[in-house]
Amino acid sequence: MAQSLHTDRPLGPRERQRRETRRNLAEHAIRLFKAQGFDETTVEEIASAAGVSTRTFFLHFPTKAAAAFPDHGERVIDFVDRLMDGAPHVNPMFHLRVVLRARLETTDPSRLARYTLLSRVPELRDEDARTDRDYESAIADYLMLHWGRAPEAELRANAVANTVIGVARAALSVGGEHGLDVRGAADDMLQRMFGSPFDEPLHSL
Amino acid sequence: MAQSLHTDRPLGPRERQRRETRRNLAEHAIRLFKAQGFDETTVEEIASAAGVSTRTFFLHFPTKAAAAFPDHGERVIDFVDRLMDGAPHVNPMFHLRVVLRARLETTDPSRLARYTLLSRVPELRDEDARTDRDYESAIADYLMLHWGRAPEAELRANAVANTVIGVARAALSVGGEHGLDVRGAADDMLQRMFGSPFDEPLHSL
DNA sequence: CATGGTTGGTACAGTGAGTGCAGTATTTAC
DNA sequence: GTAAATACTGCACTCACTGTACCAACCATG
Repeated sequence: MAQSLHTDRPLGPRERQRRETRRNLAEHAIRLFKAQGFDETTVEEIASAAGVSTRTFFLHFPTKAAAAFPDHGERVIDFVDRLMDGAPHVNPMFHLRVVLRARLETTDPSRLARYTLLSRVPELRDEDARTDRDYESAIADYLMLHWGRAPEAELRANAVANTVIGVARAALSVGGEHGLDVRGAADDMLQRMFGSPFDEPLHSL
Repeated sequence: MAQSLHTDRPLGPRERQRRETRRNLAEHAIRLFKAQGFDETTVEEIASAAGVSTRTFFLHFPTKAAAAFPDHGERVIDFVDRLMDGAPHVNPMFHLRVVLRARLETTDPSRLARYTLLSRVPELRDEDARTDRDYESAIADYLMLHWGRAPEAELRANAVANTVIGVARAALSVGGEHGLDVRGAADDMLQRMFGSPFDEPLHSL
């Protein structure tokens, strides 16, 4: 259901090699960031560890920091797909909560561990904040599909989007650090905030 | 009341000159960013327009982008002062809303115009997001003064802090763009979200 | 008012991220 | 089988930012 917008191509040996190079670069980048720190790692180190040239690194990632979140692009696409999958027939706030809950459920422990680690490195926090903005604008766009694009609706959509991502970020960083139930914590917070005026309670969950 | 923590020193000619240089750098930086764009402006341009060396620029600002928000530091300090001014005798969510409301009220039109302009430039959006994080952690710290530092409290404090700043950001960017009532919009959103479970309604406002 | 430490600014050399461009080799398409 | 597309390379370049040594004006103390 989520892949509806994307046809899976045959994937020849060229594309496979390209993805392998990219995966390799990200893997060595994250390993080196963890081992010796972000600032102490040069792009040249990463590239030569992955067996490619420095120039090639920038064919795969726009910045050094982007290599720490190699699957961000596809994750956003997946998120948007899931969001749009329910439009425009359901209560948007309800659907948003369902999709967010599903996303937080599929956040596996290794990803969560990497998240809490990376959120301590200032440069990577910046990169992470940048990725969050992609989610925010996706959510705002989705809500405006239902609410329209009048200034008041746009403001409300953006405020809700920022709120949802803000709560998710808090749940991931604090909850992940202390081993709390990330999904439950985020959902509980959102239910308190949006429970009455924005949608009906989530009895089905 | 807000200056309680900071003694105003005599301010000799040396300090005055230093502030003048800093003000001058920021002024030319913002002017050049507006006129020709952020990426198209080099630090050397800014420095020589202000009549100082490139190295001096970095004695006043840590990055090129920071020159676009020259008073961020003192504004955060002022915000924290006002927050702590009410601790720990009042309902923290109530006090937070009062302080935030006061801050949004003192956001004059020229600042608002600059904000909406700068939020369109990706590099400056990043810098702005970085400054927002200072507010977020200030708010979270304040709330934890009242709620304690247990993981659940920490999570809730961070979630609320991210939410408050997220709503303020939406109100400033969308509201500022369309000439809406920024303060009223933000306050209305926050009242909807935090009205019942977090504090009592703000009858006094 | 002398003098010595402090400090705002400068000059210079260097590191490293990121880009443009020209070229090579392999792969894919017709 | 040939030609266009493309993953990658090498090189030269710009520019943000830093470390260091230095100068000159200030300020505090006697």
